[in-house]
Amino acid sequence: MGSKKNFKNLPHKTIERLSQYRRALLICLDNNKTHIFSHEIAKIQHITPVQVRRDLMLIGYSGTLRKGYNIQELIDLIGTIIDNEEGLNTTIIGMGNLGRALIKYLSGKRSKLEIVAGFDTNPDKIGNKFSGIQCSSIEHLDKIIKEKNIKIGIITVPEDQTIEMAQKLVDAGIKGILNYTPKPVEVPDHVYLEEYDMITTLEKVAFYVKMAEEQKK
Amino acid sequence: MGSKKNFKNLPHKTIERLSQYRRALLICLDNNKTHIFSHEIAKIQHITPVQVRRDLMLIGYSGTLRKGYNIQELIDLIGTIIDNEEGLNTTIIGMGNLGRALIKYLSGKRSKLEIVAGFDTNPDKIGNKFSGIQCSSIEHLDKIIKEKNIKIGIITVPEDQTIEMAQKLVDAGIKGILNYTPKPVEVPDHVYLEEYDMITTLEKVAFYVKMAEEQKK
DNA sequence: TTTGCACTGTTATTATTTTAACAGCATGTA
DNA sequence: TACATGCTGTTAAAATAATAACAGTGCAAA
Ligand SMILES: NC(=O)c1ccc[n+]([C@@H]2O[C@H](COP(=O)([O-])OP(=O)(O)OC[C@H]3O[C@@H](n4cnc5c(N)ncnc54)[C@H](O)[C@@H]3O)[C@@H](O)[C@H]2O)c1
Ligand SMILES: NC(=O)c1ccc[n+]([C@@H]2O[C@H](COP(=O)([O-])OP(=O)(O)OC[C@H]3O[C@@H](n4cnc5c(N)ncnc54)[C@H](O)[C@@H]3O)[C@@H](O)[C@H]2O)c1
Repeated sequence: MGSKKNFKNLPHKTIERLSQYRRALLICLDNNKTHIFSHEIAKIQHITPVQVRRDLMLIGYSGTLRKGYNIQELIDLIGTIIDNEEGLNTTIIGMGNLGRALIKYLSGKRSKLEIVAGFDTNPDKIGNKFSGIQCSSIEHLDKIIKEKNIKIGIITVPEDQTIEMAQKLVDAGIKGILNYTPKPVEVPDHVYLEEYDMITTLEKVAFYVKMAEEQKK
Repeated sequence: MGSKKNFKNLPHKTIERLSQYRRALLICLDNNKTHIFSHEIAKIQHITPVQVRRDLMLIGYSGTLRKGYNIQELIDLIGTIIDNEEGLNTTIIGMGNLGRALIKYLSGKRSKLEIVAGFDTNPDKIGNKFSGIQCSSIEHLDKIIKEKNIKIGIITVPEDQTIEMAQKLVDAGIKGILNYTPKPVEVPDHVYLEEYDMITTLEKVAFYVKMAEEQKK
């Protein structure tokens, strides 16, 4: 029962929102704001002020009455919760359109998550740099992952290569995988997996658009 | 109280899973399977067989005992629920790395969602085709959206252009927006909005990797 | 100094989503 | 025929998440 909360029990949804809050806060900080109200954060994220306050309560942060939350303090606190102290090195497998878009997007963000390597099989890409990240041959994956202490792998290879590459990552001792291909993978329990397929999101939008149209009739 | 269920009340999560089931089923169909068990679908999607059966119950589909679900029938039924009969035309705003990756990925999928136009401001891109999709000047956005009856817009422009482009889409009468930039937008109630930021997902992976590591200590 | 206001922080309630429990049934087997 | 097996479909319970309700508080205006 030390002073440190057991953040392990934070709701999954709260974890996601903390990440989002931080990004919104970083933007506000850039605009020379020092404090922010719960309803301001809420508006940016399309949620309710109560939900914001509740999330902040869960992480044990208190704002100042009539002044709101200290942006810098809150950013720092969220950092101590969701970031790894030493940072977590990350790699991208498959430097195609999507892989390069992600690298470009992620590099330069103020995040403890650093992309430290990229891999591909195409000889034209191997040896080149993309947004400052060296692209290596997939043959050296195991070696480089261990050398650079890489913990997270993002998969953006062609669909039919997915399973094989996921296995390679697992064998190299990776701890988390983010799979952007439409091919679902299986990983052992000790590896945390997230999969994202854009079609799901798009079809969801389509469904609710359809519903709204039918409603009008 | 007609025969048609009010699918409007389906849980959001079920909608997402239906889309995922269908994609898994389409793959199975390609492999010449005709039937599938709930536990097989479940394994592919990393969920429980009960959840699959419950979802299918909600949409009123029955399988055959000891034989499972008829894949083609189920695909068709899911289609009648989440697809718009006439299809929903879709456009991508910003034909950069990410926009092109999405176009390439989406074109050719068996989906009622067809990308029918792309827009950009860069003269080098305007007039060209990417994965078969014509890229037009953003100046013609309003005209083309109306002409082609486009209902859904995907935003992949640079962050600082996001708000403006979302507004343009709304003004042109779009019904759903999928925003892939990290800049949150606001839209009127009659427009359905989804936002996705990869950093959230990545930071979530990082958090649970961190938790797993701390657990071991 | 009193009152109203505009916030925060917490607990209570409700809604949503997942999981569990189990009844029912077609098929295979003895 | 009886009975075990391995599925489905449904209802009940539990877990998770969102919303509502409201007490508390410092400031500002009267
Ligand atoms: N989740 C989404 O929203 C989404 C969106 C678009 C694309 N995708 C998927 O992402 C993947 C990549 O899409 P893309 O448009 O970048 O494709 P792409 O063809 O442009 O890129 C694939 C890259 O992977 C490389 N590659 C091939 N085999 C490899 C291997 N075994 N190891 C390492 N690298 C290898 C190729 O040389 C190429 O550079 C595809 O599976 C696609 O379906 C997903
Ligand atoms: N959600 C995610 O996971 C994710 C991942 C990567 C990138 N992104 C974001 O997606 C966006 C695009 O990324 P990218 O790597 O493709 O960038 P990019 O620079 O390669 O592409 C942007 C494109 O938009 C065009 N453009 C600029 N202004 C425009 C306007 N007003 N109207 C129409 N087109 C315009 C540019 O000419 C360019 O072709 C960025 O905002 C980036 O931050 C999001």
